[in-house]
Amino acid sequence: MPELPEVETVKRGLETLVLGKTIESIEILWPRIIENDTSEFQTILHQQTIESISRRGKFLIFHLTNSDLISHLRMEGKYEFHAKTDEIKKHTHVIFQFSDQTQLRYLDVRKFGRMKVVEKGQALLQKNLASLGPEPTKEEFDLKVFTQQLKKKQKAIKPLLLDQKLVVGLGNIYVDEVLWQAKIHPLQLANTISKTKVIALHQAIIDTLNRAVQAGGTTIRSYVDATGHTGAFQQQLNVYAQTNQPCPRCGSIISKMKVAGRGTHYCPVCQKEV
DNA sequence: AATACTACCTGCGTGC
DNA sequence: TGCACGCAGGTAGTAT
Repeated sequence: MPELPEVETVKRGLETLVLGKTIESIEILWPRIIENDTSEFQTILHQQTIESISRRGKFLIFHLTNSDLISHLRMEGKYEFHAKTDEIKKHTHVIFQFSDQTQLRYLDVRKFGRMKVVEKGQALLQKNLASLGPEPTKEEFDLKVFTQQLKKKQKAIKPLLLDQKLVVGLGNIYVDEVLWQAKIHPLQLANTISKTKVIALHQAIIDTLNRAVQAGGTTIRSYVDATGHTGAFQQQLNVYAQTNQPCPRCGSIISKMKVAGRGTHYCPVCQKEV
């Protein structure tokens, strides 16, 4: 479920709940979630304290006493904070027992999420994190570099923005939103987008993700943050999940098509393929 | 090298 | 009521 704004919101919630907590033990109910050997994962993390939490793209990183714990929620992962005595809900796969009788639990209906413990300070060097593009901020996300990279790509813009190499953080909701904002058709080849629209797209990416973080993310079906709160950005969506609704800009009916295997919402009038 | 397809999972809504 | 099928905030591994 989560894209950058949701992961950032989860991170902020976790900071209010688990900073300073020491891991006493770990229960692993679905081992495939853990990329390490499970007993190694349990042994390494035993007695480590959560010192800080960061985010890179859609990855969460728990910085512990002697290790980094990388966590990706993929489609449906979520964290819940519980008392030890609380009932274990369905789809609970990993339970971190802290020294103070509280627990951090990882739940994931589709079991796509992954966790991996690595040496302290090494999280960003793992190959999946090392290959990520810049964060979508005006400081990190450079328009000139972005423009140059788009020029080299004979590929539809939507799947290009989804692959986290040119910029991180966009998923299926926000990619549809930023393409609508910049008036670009999802199938437009990257190397054919006009200079004006590249500038608009760059700005839309920074702006949309920022506003979505402010709103605490988007809840369409199941997303809640670590404190159990839904997001509010669904109220600001212009095209995603707006099939057959009027385009907020021109009043035309929003269409839905399939692009690179993903449901894709767009305005057939504002977003012409050129 | 770059692009496209598939696997990984469960649950829900739709149509027969 | 039951069952098949398509669909769902993502990525990584494999094939072309």
